[in-house]
Amino acid sequence: MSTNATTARLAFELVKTACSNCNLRELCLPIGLEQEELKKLDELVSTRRRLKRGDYLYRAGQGFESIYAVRSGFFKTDVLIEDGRDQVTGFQMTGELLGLDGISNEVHSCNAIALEDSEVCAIPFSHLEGLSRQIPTLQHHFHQVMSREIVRDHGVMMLLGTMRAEERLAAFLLNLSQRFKARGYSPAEFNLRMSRDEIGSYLGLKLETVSRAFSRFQDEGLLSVHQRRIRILNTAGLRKLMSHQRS
Amino acid sequence: MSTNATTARLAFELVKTACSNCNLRELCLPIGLEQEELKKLDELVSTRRRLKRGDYLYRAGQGFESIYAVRSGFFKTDVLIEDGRDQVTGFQMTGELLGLDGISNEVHSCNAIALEDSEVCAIPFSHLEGLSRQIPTLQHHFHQVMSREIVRDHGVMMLLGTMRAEERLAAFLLNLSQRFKARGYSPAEFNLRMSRDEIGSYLGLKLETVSRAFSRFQDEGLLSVHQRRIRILNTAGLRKLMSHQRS
DNA sequence: TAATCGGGTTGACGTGGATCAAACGCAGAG
DNA sequence: CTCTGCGTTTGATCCACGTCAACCCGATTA
Repeated sequence: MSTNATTARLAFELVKTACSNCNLRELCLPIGLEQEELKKLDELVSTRRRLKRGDYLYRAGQGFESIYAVRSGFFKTDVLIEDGRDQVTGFQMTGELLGLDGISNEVHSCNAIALEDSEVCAIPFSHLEGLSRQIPTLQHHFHQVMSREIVRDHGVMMLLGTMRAEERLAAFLLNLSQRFKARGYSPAEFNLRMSRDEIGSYLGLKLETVSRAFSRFQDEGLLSVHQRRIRILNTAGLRKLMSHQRS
Repeated sequence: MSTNATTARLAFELVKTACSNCNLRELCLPIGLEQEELKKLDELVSTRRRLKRGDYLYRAGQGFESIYAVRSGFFKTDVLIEDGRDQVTGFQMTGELLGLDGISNEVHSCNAIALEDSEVCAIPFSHLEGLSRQIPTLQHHFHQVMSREIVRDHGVMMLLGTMRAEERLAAFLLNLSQRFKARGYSPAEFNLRMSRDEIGSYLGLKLETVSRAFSRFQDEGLLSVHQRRIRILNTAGLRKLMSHQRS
């Protein structure tokens, strides 16, 4: 292989890796950055990592060094406690960040697992801090991302604390739908990347309860469900069901 | 009043307000800052606010400008949804920060309410961002605080998703105990600032269930309970109960 | 084509906590 | 001192969801 060809390939890889060329730049960390600033960000997002379905991106207890932006694919995060209980704390899709929990102790506090073949950009955290000292827009945006995670968690706490099974599932599906929509996919038809068991774990329900709720939704004409393929037939109905007050 | 006396009083007030003199500086934002850096932080924590029991520090929907450090007292945060449901998302005590949820949208997403007469330091957020661009230690510490909030929320999600009533209450009491201890108070004896109803809301339980769990703990000799006065008699017992696996 | 396997569905039954209701007890007002 | 009111306790009943178990279905392998 000629030196030229090698150079060209390297350049190609580099371009492929650059935030400034990433079609996720409106979803991901680079939101609102100037061309100039984007260039700087490119330098720090040097590493890409490819994962196969089932691979761990990181594990609870591992040292924390980087946060990760999902470039493609789908992840779940979960926490385990000694006695064997575990809970899925979130599902992450394209453009979302993983690993924010690790900042507090320099140690990851949950597992991150690919639910399908995926690719992430690793962002060394100390570099990110350095860069965000130079680029206020980046700094502020990063703070917003962390804050949004906190707000999201409060929503899940609300869901777990006050909603009943069908309300939880409706909320979950509407949330997924809206996130697919934001990424240019159909908000009405998509397939789930996670099992009934994983949905149940996230929603604080048993897999049988999740399954029954799906069946009920289908009977009522709100959804069509075939295994993991979901079509939402009546968004308004789901929304109404979700906010159906009790007592 | 002589000018001298006035000056002296102002100086006194100023000293009282300064982070560099605050006896919470090892609990609060200033952790790990140099003397020099502390001085700078002092300038931005200019405003103190005093609240009476029941007062709102901020309300959901209000514009976000500052985060707040609890100087003394006790707070709860809660979220409401249209249909009337609400949930307590956290209890904050001395040295803890309030308002992080507001960063994401420039709007507070929950209410913060004083559960007893309290005092907070208001920290204008844009100033904090500015200062943390100059002081890496402050920047990193702030990131850790936000991350810790995310980890805490995951713990609550775990609690709400997988634990049963008595386990939840045990976890709650142990957590309070440990936080009192970290502040130099007795970990074994304290009084609750919140009602059974508020505890229930936080733990995803009804107040009757909380009350029954208290009674049961008392019957089993784990606690003594008199209204809101709690004495923990058997920490190990509580801990064991908390991690008692089911299924 | 049958055999196997893992995820999903469905049914029957049990139970933890919600709901409803009554009574208690402390604190503040008259 | 009694009256009033709110937070709390306690009991009786109910029901949503968990549990247990059988079966189904599509994919994979023999």
